[in-house]
Amino acid sequence: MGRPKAFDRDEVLEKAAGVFWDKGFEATSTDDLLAAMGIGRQSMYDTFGDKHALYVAALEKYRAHAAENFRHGLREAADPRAAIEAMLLAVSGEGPADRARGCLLVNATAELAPHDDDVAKVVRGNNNTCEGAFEVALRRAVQLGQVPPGLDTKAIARFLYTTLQGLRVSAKAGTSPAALRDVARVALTVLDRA
Amino acid sequence: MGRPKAFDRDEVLEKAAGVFWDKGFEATSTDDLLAAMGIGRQSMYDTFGDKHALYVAALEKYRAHAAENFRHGLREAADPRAAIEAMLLAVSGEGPADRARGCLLVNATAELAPHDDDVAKVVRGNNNTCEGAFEVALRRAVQLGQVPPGLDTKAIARFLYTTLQGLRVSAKAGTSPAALRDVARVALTVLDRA
DNA sequence: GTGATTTTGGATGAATCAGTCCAAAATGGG
DNA sequence: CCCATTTTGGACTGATTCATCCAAAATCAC
Repeated sequence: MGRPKAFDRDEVLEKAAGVFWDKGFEATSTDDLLAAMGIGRQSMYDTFGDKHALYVAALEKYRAHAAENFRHGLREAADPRAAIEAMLLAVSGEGPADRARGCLLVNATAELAPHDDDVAKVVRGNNNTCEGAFEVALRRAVQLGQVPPGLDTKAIARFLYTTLQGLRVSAKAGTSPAALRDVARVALTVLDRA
Repeated sequence: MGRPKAFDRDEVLEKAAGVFWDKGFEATSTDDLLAAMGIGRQSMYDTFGDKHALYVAALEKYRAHAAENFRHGLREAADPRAAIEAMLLAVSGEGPADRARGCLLVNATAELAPHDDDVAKVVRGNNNTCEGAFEVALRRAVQLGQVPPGLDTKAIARFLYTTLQGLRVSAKAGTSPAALRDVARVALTVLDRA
C-alpha cells in the first residue's frame, strides 16, 4: 500500500490554524505554513489541495473545537447562569497575547466572509452553534429561576454571542481587561430584566 | 513653483479607503489602488510614501469622518436616547452591500491592529471618540429623565460601542437584518435598569 | 515666451508569491 | 528479498508583488 504519511492530519491542521490565527489568510505565505506544520510542500498540496482549502480545513477544525468548548461550557454546565457569565468574562481574563490573537472565526469573518462562501458557511454554522448553546443555557436558567421568566431567549442568545464578538474585537484594539470586564458586566444585566 | 497636483488629496484618499474597505489591506494591490484613485504610480508614492502609509492616511480620514458622524448623531442630537437607539439600529437598516462591507475601522482592528502600531493608534483614538460620544449622550439622557439616574455611564458607553462592533461583525457573517435588530433591542434594554 | 520646478505614467527591477515537477527515499505486500 | 506504491522535499516556474527610475508633459514665476 505504499509509504504511510509521516504526520498526523489533525496535528498539522492545528499548526496551520495557529499561523492563520496570528497573521490572517493573505499575510500568511505557504512557506510560513510549511515551516509551522513541519511538512514538505508536496505533502501539503497532496493532502489539502491548496492554500485556500487548507485555510478552510483549519478553520473547520477550529470551529469544531470551539463548538466543543461551547457544549462543555454552556450546554452541560451545572449552573447555567454562572456558565453564561463565565463565557462573557473569559475574554477579560486572558493574557495579552491571547487577547491580541482574538478568535480565528471572528478574524475570518472580518477578513474573508463577505467574499468567500466556504468561509462564510463555516462562520454561519459556528454562529448557530454558539447562539444555540447560549439559548439552551438560558432556558435552563429560566427553569432554575436564575433569570426572570418570559425573556426572549432566542434574541438574548443572539445578543450574548454578538457581545462576545464585540469583546473579541475590542480586545484586539487594545482595550484593557478592566474595561472588557465592565462591558461584560453591563451586558449581563439583560438577564435581570423581566 | 512648478506644476500643481492634478488631484485632490482628500478625494483620492477616500477612493483608496473604499478599496481597502472592500478588500482589506493585504488583498489590495497598488494597481487596485491606482485604478480607483485615478492617479499615476509616482504621484501616489510621492504624495503618500508607500502602501502602508497610504492605508494609515486613508484610515485616519475615515476615522475623522466617523467621528463627525458620532458628533452629529450623538453629541448634538436633540433627543439623546433616541439618538443612541438609532445608532445601534442603524446597522440593521443598511442594505446588503453595506452590511457586508462592515466598518473599515473594525476591519482594520481585526486584520492589522495587533501587529501594526500606527493602525492601533488610530483605532484606539476612534474607540475613545465613540465611547465619549455615547457617554455624553447618556449623561444628557439622564438629565432629561430618559434613562434612570445612577447608571454607570462610562461602562454603558463602552458597552454600547462594543455592541456596535459586534453588530458589524455579525452583519459581515450574514446575520439577517431582523436578527440584528433583535440584538440591538436587547442591548438597549440596559438603559431601562436602575 | 523662457527656464526652473513639479507632476505624471510607462518601463523597469528585485523580491516574493502560490503552485508544479521530479528524482530519491521509504514503506507494505507478495 | 524485491517490486509497486506512496511520501517527501528541493528545484523550478510563471505570475504578481511593492517600489524605483526616467523621460516627457505641464505649470508657475519672471
